[in-house]
Amino acid sequence: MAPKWRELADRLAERINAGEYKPGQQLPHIRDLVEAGEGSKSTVHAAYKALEAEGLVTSSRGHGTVVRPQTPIKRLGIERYDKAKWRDGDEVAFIADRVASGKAYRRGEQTQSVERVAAPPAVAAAHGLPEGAEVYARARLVKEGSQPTHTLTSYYRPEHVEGTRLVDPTPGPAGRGGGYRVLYDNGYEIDHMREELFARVPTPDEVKLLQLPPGEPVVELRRTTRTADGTVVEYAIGVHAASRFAWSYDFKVPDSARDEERE
Amino acid sequence: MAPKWRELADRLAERINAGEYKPGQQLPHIRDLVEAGEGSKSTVHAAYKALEAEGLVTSSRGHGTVVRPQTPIKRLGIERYDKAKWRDGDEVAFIADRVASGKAYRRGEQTQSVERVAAPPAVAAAHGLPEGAEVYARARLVKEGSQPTHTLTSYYRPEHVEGTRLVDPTPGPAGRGGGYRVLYDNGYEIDHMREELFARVPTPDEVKLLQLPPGEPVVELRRTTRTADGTVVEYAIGVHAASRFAWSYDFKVPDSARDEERE
DNA sequence: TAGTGGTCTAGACCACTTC
DNA sequence: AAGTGGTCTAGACCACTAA
Repeated sequence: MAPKWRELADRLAERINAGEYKPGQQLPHIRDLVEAGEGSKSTVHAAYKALEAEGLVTSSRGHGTVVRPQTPIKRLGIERYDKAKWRDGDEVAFIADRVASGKAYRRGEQTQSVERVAAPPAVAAAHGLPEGAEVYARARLVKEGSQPTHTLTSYYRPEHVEGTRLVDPTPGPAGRGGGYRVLYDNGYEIDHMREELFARVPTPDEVKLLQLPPGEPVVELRRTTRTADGTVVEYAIGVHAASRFAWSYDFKVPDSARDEERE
Repeated sequence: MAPKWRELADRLAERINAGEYKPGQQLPHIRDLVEAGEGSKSTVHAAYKALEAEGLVTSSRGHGTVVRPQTPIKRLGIERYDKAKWRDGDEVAFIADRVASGKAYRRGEQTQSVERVAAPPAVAAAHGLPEGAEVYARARLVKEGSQPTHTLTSYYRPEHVEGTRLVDPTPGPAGRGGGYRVLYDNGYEIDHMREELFARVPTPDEVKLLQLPPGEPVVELRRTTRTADGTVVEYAIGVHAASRFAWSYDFKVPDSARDEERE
């Protein structure tokens, strides 16, 4: 038999999914459910904690427990990297990560820091550097309004960015066109990319930094960006609040028996 | 100040990450920590539950609490759809989902059921059908050994698959070459695809079906497969245990100012 | 049978918000 | 001050595993 708290949680979840409790609406107070014979305070609390971990509700002291309203999902396709946007346009930076939402950039929606660090193993491997070699790490925390949505840390080889705006630790965007424009102006035009993604539970640090509600997973994205000759000019690691994003990729079905060498 | 159970959990997490407790190794028993003055049984239990939700440990009655060994990750790239594999080869089915692991197919590693159902909204939209139209749903539960790794449900338009092996509800794979081979033999050669992915917390049903450890997220993948003329021949929804997979996509940086029409 | 983690209670007290 | 959820305790008892 399922535990008492699990049964209570399932009953409440059912009523939430049935629309009986609407997003933003209050659920019964813990003490009321105790009085209604659903169990002791700890038992009811356990049920609410489970619902919270399942992403259905949010509890807060003083306020109560409300049904979690679902945030609109931002769909990320490769068109966000369109050269026209950062090469020819006048758009401010972070286009790649923000243009999909159709929202304009606002000051304060991103913090940035640039540091020279010893390359972590994955970074060194991507750039073809010995472990511990020095690279520039440009870390951003991107927000939507006051709510953080993801972090993004780009790693560059010093010889690719030394002396550019990218390593000038001025707060704010990297300027017109963003990071790829800076690389372009410096003689490195990006040409092809690889994105690798996987989901996992956030670390406690990430929970704090991204202000994640309990139970929300993160998606980690690792992006390798190369020039036409195959040189890696950027390796970036992003950590995204899972409930805010979806990724989309279009491709042709490969045919190794007939394809010519890919360019 | 952080709660007592959080502090205990953080201390233990630190020791796990430092390698002081190795994967598979037992953590101190709850009662021992109670005796050591870490708090009451409930408090220590709360700490262990947090560690479990964070994916660090696994607790089980009678056994104890051990550091969770990390399962090897299967990397999924688009080469798993290579036409040569299912068109020319002799490989058994499910290649697309299994070949990446380098492991051979074994009987009993997949269950299958085929049903004629009313199309759910997303399915109807993908196939360009009115909502509630009938489609074939071919549902698989894929396992690695005895452990389920993901579900995959493909939806087909009846006129594309009627009379083929695909809708023959024989248990086991769809036969030599799998589903795409059947469509190919029936005159529908797949040509291009779209994959959309996002992560979320599993439903209680999915936890049971996939035997997910507490706190493990899932990645939902929605795949639209088209023939060269753009006809959708398959729309599939997969639910993957997050800790077992990573997805990888290679693409050229788009350039809307210069690209010709894409083929 | 002994030992493990899991559930549950009753009640005290804490942290935070609103009035 | 009153009301919310969150923490913590001490102890009883349950479910499961191993010897």
